[in-house]
Amino acid sequence: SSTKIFCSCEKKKYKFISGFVSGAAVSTATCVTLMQFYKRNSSEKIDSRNNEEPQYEELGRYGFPLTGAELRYYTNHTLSYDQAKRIPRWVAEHISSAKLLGKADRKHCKFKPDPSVPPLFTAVNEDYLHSGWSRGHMAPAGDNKYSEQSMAETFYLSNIVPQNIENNGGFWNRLEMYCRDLTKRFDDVWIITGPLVLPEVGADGSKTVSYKVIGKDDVAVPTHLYKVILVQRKQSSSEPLALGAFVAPNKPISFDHPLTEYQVSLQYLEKMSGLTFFPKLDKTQPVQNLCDADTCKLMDFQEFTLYITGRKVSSARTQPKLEKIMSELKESGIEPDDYLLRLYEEKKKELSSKAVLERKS
DNA sequence: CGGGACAATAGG
DNA sequence: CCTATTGTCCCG
Repeated sequence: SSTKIFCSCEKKKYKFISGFVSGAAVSTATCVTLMQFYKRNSSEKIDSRNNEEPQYEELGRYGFPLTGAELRYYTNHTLSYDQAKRIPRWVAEHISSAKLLGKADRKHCKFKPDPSVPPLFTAVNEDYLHSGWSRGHMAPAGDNKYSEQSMAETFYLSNIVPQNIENNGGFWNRLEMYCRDLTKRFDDVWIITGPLVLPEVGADGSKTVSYKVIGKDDVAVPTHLYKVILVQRKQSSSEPLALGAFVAPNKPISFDHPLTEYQVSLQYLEKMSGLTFFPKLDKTQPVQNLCDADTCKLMDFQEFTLYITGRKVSSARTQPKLEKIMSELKESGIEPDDYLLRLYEEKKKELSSKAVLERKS
């Protein structure tokens, strides 16, 4: 019922972690406007009658159409499903530093139809196989290292959308890593992720919404993906919350595109998605732009390559494979840092002792 | 013989 | 970390 607009455009000085450099000169003068509309749809039922009128019970005698869009709760994420598109509308999660440490391994997980989604409306693995599109997590597996159970649930296809594989393992992957990195500086991080189909303008200026569908179930391929990130420094802190909304195209995005290039106002995203994010957030309190309160800087090519190489070193099965991984790193002109060298030495020791055992048998 | 389950391999 | 593809074994 309020149309007041709250901004937090004041430029405050914040200490930046050393190593993060000035390249992230954010020029976004965007204010995070949380509400600029007449009324919120806070309830599933809305009675638009202005005065008392008799009930027309026969109208609803056989029930009204169901959407299947109700909340679906899982161990560490919650989502609303789109039965027509066979993909989620949005997926919400909360992460903290504690949830990111653990031994849960995606090697023990399998993509599968969500057993709670009616077969008529679910996607299946065959829809994605050989489709040219990868199965992209909305709530990432990597956010669930603390729990085999919660990680397994993120592999339900209710949490998956057809995603360009290069985007999935590249830009979007780095965005997810940035979200996890936020838990080092903020106690609580809430993330809403989902697909979007945005209109495109034709040569004559007219606009069209269209999207591909894949598989026998016609699973919708989103043109874009969005992420809304809300962070809180400490439970008991007077510091304002910080929020960032991002929309990126579902296609390869190279390293020379900074995250800030894809930042949008929350209002724009709400308009295009039809969703109202964080409806219980106190509108009388100011909210900072995440990219002012934090870096909004993704890993660059070198940082990313070193990280990926580290993961490959840790999972190497044989000595020749281990050497191949390291030589290919050198080939790309990147020098291993101390951390990677430590992983390499560790793995080398492990594999040589393993080789001795195999020689004995 | 073909599909399912699982391990191993490959690539950014 | 994010995935896909290929090979192998088993079974109805």
